[in-house]
Amino acid sequence: MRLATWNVNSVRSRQDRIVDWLQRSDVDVLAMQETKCKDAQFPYERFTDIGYEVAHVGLSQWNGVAIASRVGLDDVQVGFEDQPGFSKDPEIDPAQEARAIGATCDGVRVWSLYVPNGRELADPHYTYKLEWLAALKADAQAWVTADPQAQIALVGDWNIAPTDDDVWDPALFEGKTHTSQAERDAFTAFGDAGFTEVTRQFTPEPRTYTYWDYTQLRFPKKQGLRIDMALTSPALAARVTGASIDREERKGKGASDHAPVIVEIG
DNA sequence: ATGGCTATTTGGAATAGA
Repeated sequence: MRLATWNVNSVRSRQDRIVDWLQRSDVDVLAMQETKCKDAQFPYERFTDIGYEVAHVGLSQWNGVAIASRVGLDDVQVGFEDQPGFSKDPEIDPAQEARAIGATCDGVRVWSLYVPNGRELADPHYTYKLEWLAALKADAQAWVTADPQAQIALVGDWNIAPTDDDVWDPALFEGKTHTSQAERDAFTAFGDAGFTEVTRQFTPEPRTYTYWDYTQLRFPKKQGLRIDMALTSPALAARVTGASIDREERKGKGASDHAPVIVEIG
């Protein structure tokens, strides 16, 4: 199975590129993040026309996650059990956002995840980000404890650069989100739950990135971040035979600011 | 070997992204 994750930054404005990429990349399951639309606005037919089933959750113009699969799409779950909600208005009860969707594709439990950005270290969104990660880690640990043979893939935009080698200029990110120790600790904690990040071993060069800001010529200057990754349960980690980042897809007019990340599962 | 932000929203400044 070829499993990919891609923050598409609007599925509607990017639909031609996404469908073209799917058709030539031989990907069986694509987890998308930042679809930026409600369910009713999702271009389902573009995917079903080329043989993919789609599960999507989108509640507004923000966030939105989906899974497209041509190898089955069963037991769709919107959000994980203890997924926290967020509201910037303290008068309004926090509501769960469209940041996680799970489905079983050919025996693999795939989760398409869009981890909260955090905005600023002093922003409530940052606290929310850490709570969100801790809750996901706890739930994922419970899934593996309940079934040690479970084949689980947690893929998506983690909005964390796990090491300084994953940031084009670490000094520039001092005091910013994505590189703080608390975020890195929250990411590392998935290792304690038995999960392994499986793309780095196949793309080990320092300064290998998956995201480049649209501004300041960041892409041609090779100034990016590695924030899109795939974590797998022990049983699935043993099946991973390769991974790659499709940098080509960041090029040209109308590209997402993230590149697709592909995982080969034998 | 690419390109100086981009996408969304009851419609055009504001918000979010990272």
